Amino acid sequence: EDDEASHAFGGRRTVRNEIMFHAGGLAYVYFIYGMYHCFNVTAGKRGKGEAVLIRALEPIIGIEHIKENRKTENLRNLCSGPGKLCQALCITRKQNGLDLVHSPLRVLVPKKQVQISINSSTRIGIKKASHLRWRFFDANSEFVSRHDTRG
DNA sequence: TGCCCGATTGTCT
DNA sequence: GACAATCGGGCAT
Repeated sequence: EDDEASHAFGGRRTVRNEIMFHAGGLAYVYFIYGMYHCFNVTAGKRGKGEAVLIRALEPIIGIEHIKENRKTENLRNLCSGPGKLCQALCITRKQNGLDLVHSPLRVLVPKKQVQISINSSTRIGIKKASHLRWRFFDANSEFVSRHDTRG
């Protein structure tokens, strides 16, 4: 609610962003540019509008299905963007509000601990609050989304 | 009811 | 690096 670039900025509650005000751990999916979807994970406590956009994924399993959905064979181009990963996993507004712990669409914690170095940069595709370095990514991954020219 | 623009992407120059 | 594609939400009228 404190982020000017957020749909929930100022605590503005609407039909679309309703899920952002629910408890953390839910899917918030919205339609953008008339042809893509963006997948977010709600993160705040109930009553506070908060969510994090998932910008990229490293495809591990189901790669053949994903290639079919994305109409490309290039591994690096399968899930390296918010619109791309939704296309890859068939995420649409139908999945809006799903519980990411119990539903078929879920976020899993790896059994084995992995050591990664997390970097941050300015965010991509937004005009408001563009100085905030709130884009976080694995510095060594080759599957991150498009880089910001400003670094 | 109308209008502007959006955490994009693929394609063309 | 620029731009079209494409449509619904949010706010102004």
